[in-house]
Amino acid sequence: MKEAGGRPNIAAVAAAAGVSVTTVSHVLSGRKPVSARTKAKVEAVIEELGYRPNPSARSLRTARSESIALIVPDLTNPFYPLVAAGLQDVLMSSGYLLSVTDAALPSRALPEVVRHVLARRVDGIVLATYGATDNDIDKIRKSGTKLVRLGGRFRAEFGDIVRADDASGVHDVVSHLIDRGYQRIAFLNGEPHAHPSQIRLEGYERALREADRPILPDLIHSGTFTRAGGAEGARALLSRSPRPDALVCGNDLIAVGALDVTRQLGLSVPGDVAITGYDDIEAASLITPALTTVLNPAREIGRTCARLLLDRLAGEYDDTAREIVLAHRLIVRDSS
Amino acid sequence: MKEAGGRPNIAAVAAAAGVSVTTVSHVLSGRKPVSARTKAKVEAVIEELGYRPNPSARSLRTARSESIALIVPDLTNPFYPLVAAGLQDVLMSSGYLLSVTDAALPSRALPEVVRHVLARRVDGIVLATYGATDNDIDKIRKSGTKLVRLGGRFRAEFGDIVRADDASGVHDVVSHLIDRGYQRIAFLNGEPHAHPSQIRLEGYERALREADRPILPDLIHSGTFTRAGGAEGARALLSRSPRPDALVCGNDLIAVGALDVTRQLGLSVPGDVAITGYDDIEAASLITPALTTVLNPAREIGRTCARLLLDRLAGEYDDTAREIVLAHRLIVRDSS
DNA sequence: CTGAAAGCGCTTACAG
DNA sequence: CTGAAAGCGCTTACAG
Repeated sequence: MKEAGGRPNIAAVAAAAGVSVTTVSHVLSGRKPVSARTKAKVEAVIEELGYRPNPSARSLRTARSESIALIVPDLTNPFYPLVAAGLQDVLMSSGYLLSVTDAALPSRALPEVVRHVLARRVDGIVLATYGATDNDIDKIRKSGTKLVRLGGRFRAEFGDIVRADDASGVHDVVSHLIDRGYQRIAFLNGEPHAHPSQIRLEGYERALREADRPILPDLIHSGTFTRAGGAEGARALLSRSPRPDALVCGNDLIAVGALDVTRQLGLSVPGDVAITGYDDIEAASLITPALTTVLNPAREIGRTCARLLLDRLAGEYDDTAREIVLAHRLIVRDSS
Repeated sequence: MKEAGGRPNIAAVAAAAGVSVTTVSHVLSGRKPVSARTKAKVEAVIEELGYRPNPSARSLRTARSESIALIVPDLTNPFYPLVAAGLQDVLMSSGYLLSVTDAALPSRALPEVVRHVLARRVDGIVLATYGATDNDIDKIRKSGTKLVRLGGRFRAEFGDIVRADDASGVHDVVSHLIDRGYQRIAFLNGEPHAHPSQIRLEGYERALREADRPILPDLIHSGTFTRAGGAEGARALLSRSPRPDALVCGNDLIAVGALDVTRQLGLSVPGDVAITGYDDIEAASLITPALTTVLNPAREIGRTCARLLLDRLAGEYDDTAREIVLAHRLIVRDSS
């Protein structure tokens, strides 16, 4: 009735309490009436034996794993650990386990990561990677696993989305630069086909249009959402002539790379050229000059994702897809 | 034989292939001889049906969950996401799932987190938090869960350890400051009872002793391993008179907080006071002045932890505890 | 090389 | 309010 010298199982508890395993299970779940006396007795035995239900057995029966997977493009980007922390904030108290997978490493293609995670039969997935294709999303949806995405195109068949209003965020940065009198405002973006890139580009173009400024393809550069990508792009843009007097960067990492280049080139920021970021990672306030950027509420995004997932898992919401847009905030510092 | 409209189980595969479930299982595990012809047939059916073994059923039978938990004190400290990425580097290819839990939040006490993780019956735990008590460690060890710690006192009963040589790291920083002619070198530490604090303090004291310098309790301050802790400690230390001319900080976050304070106080770094960090997080090279620090090989630490765990889980190593010390490297930048 | 059968530890109709 | 029994989907001696 008890694993040899190991952990007690539900039968051991039942035996010690003089009841059936059914009754112990009812006490555990609280879903069926149990007399106060029996309940107390069972709980005492559970405490005494240090009994914990075996999660595999439970999962096998209920077809629920009580775990959620977060898939991120790059753990090295501090935005994503914050999202993870936000998920934990709400997940932990519900007993869910959070697994985190970095899909960025060479040889770790997203479809493979998705397969890996689905094979583990997690109950829900938070897909935080802009590299996801319709195919990846389709595979998750067809498996029946609940899905929340961090951004991406909103479509009923693709499930819930939580995102910040990136287009407006970039719009606000560009308007701010226009207000300050910058004339040749360039845009240094991340992966060109990634959805956040496209949406941030929209914000850039909208702000220029509103100010009756021309949109010059020559002043738009796409690369990757990394420091290296920023450096490379900044070198390209700053060699245009006439030189841009402001670089609006797709995220803070890109801006950091751009700052590296201005330093190498001996350009003063914001004197010769203004530089702005996006996300407001901690480094944004640490570097010199401190970076003008847009606060992307990573932790709150994580919390919201968890809530949406739990809603659906608990069956409290089972309707059409929802898109939740969280407010951004322009943060003006010294680089503009 | 098949879940209604759902995923195929091993019986469905067996039926479609015209063999027994035992044989399918043997093909899956590769641990028993199966004829080439049968094997090919079974594999074809698996492919066709898109069969994936149910991990809960497998775990229930084998008493193995194929998952590893990482417990960190603060996901916001970029050191830990890097450790997580290193773990993934080696874990993913072995089919293990990595869960990450932040034990730092208010109301998320470590004993509770440990209980939560043990209740999930993970196969191994990487305990990356300096807040662990002997009691926490004991509980993990007694549960039979494999454990690797990131630092801490090395004791046979407490299992494997992977760490950088922190004492030597701080020693090297202090020696470097002495070489540069700094006279009143203060130490701004993290949580006083945490093991990394103690060991880093040792390095500080050893370097002073070697240089025949006095160790002045007045110049040693303990707080927390955070930016806020650094600010508070720097305010205290910089108000001593005579004022210290160098602040050796227990980690980079503390150093960042100290830099905040020097800026407020109008002190020049390294002119009035040198400041050094520990870890070499990305921000260390971004801030101004760029931080002199010690490279703590986080990602490699993560990889090494994973290897030790897998060794033990595979039964390839089942002997006394091992302590693996990875080399650090002094990185001199502009703050000293 | 192949298969019948037991059993891992739960939950959940179902019966009383 | 309580319990006997089936069954979730695997793996693993054991027998042949």
